[in-house]
Amino acid sequence: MEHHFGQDTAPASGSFDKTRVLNVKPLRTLVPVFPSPSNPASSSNPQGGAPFVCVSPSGPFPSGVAPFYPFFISPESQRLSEQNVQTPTAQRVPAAPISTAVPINSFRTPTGAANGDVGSSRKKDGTGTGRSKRKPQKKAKAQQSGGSVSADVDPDAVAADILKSLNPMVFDVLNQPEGSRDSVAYTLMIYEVMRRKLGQIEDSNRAANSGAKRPDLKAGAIMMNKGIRTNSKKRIGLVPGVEIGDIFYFRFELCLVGLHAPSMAGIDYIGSKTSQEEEPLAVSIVSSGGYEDNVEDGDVLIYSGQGGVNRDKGASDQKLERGNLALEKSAHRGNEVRVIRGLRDVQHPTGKVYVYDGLYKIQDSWVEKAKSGFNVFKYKLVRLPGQPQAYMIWKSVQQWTEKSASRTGIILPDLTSGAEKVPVCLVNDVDTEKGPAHFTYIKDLKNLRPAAPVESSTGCSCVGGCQATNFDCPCIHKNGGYLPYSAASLLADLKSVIYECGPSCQCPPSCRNRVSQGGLKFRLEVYKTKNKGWGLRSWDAIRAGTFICEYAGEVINNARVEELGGDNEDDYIFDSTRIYQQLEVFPGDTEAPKIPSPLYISARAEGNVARFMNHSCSPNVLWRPVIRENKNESDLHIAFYAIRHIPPMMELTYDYGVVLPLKVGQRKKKCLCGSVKCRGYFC
DNA sequence: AGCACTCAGGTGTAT
DNA sequence: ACACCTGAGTGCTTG
Repeated sequence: MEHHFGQDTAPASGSFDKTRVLNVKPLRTLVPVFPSPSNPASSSNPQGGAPFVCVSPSGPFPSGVAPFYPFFISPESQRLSEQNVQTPTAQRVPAAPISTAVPINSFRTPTGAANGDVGSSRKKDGTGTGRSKRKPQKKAKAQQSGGSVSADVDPDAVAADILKSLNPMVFDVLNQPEGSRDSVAYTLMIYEVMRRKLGQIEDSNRAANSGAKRPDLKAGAIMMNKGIRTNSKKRIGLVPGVEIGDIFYFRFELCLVGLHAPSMAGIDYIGSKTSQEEEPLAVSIVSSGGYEDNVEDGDVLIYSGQGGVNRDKGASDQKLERGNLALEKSAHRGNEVRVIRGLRDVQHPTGKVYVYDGLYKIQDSWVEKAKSGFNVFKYKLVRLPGQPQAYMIWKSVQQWTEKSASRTGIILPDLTSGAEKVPVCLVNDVDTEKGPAHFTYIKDLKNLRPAAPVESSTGCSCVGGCQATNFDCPCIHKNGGYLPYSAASLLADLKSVIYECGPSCQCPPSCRNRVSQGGLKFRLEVYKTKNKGWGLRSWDAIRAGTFICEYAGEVINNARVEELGGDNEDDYIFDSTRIYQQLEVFPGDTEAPKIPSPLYISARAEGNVARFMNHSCSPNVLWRPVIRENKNESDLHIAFYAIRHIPPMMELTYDYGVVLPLKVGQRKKKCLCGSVKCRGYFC
């Protein structure tokens, strides 16, 4: 069986406007700072001149407020990018100062009264329905209390803050009539930031019964309201910037990137008015399990029409109108229809994941009786040949899981020899190499050396686990007033340091603030890539913001680094002092990582899966320092988190960064990441 | 042509 | 169980 998994290329390749991406994002300084919980942003260094202060080419950045990370670019590179952009239309707005760039579309009501309050008008309760012009405002919003950190934060103010911090370049990209990989990435990223931030606020406000109950909807509404979206014009066929195999965790994400406009309905179509056509045509469908679809086959989908279900009136016959009519017309017309398949997410049993499975055509349609006894329209959609695998990858993984098919090329079923809770298999289906050079698998850091003492603390006393509503929890305080992780254990926003609970805390191991301590959760595999040696990927999809693993190995000092890096050319060193390039795709990445003192980890002789992660200039994983509370010693770890949603079997990569200046004997390595934004080398 | 209003359409999360 | 938000469609108003 041929495998097409892991093409060893970044997802980005191919469909790019290369003129657009020439500009290089600035490197970021990694200034070592001894964080003090009271003033974590301070860059004053009590140790005095650290030996490795690096200066960013685009700096100097003022200490304190870091530029909103993913978007800050230097004026130079911005100008560059503008020269290089081929502007297709004359109406492109010039780059404007941030404040004026923000509102793309009109705000309906700047006070925030309008957003979200409009809906749900059709309660069939008869009491004063429809008549009143203004719906009653549900939220008595109290946004004035300026002092406290987390109580009564107005969602719209939060959104405005986030938007204000974006680089105008982002809006420039979003304003392009055609979507691009960048515009899609930015849109999803902003949505992610907004959703997580609103969720975080809601979380800590739950007692006060305020905040957005559905952060996904709230964030979506704000985005729509302000026009932060891409590909807003409906189209038949492929959507620029969205690639087959891309995955989504919210219906609003599909909407915002132009893949499927309705926030709920499963059928999207171009109406007879909006297009020049005189009949409606279907453009995309979502098969999400709400109807009795047949999804057994990877290339054929039997899809049910919409309607016929009504909460109040019960089941009824479906009618040939709206989406159903559009599908019918499309069947005759033979136009391509995008298919998004919704699946239960194994990692989050409560949620769903949506897989963009590319283009299909409707081959047949008929009416049949559903289990309810009423008529339902059925449509047979057949996948167009020659498209990359998407849904099929999920099916394969499922088969491997159920053992109804076996993974080919397995060399070792578990290279951790049971050290991890989840087996990590070693696979080679490209050549005959029998495995990477010998090493010992360890889960943790060795020779953990006490880092600089932090403020004396005995840890928290949250016996039942830290709660977002507990404003007295010292661990929450250290993180700036919020738990760093969402209820779904996603990184809520990206701080320079993450303070987790540790040995001296009284909370249980299940505490929400111990996310990086739970070990591996995903079924990873170490596999032979086509041209980059061994790499790492996951059988499971990984949602943006999820903790993946830490970097295990032996903590070594600078002298040893030089020793190893010199002659021996140690490829397995994690070096926290490197400068790394701006990632342009991370939600809420407001601060660069800061480490109390330089940290070097060698994973050559001993290490975990992280040692197999290759470099990419367009990575899908990033690292953050995590400090675990441990009396007066800070227990420092390096944790890896997903930058974006990562589909199964896609290689996991992070940015190795660059060493400036190059150490003696160190040479640059040619980068093979294949990204259009490739720097050409890494260290 | 432009706007106000209604209604279909399910989803995500908590209980 | 519960709280929602967009877009199509319809009908009325206005230039």
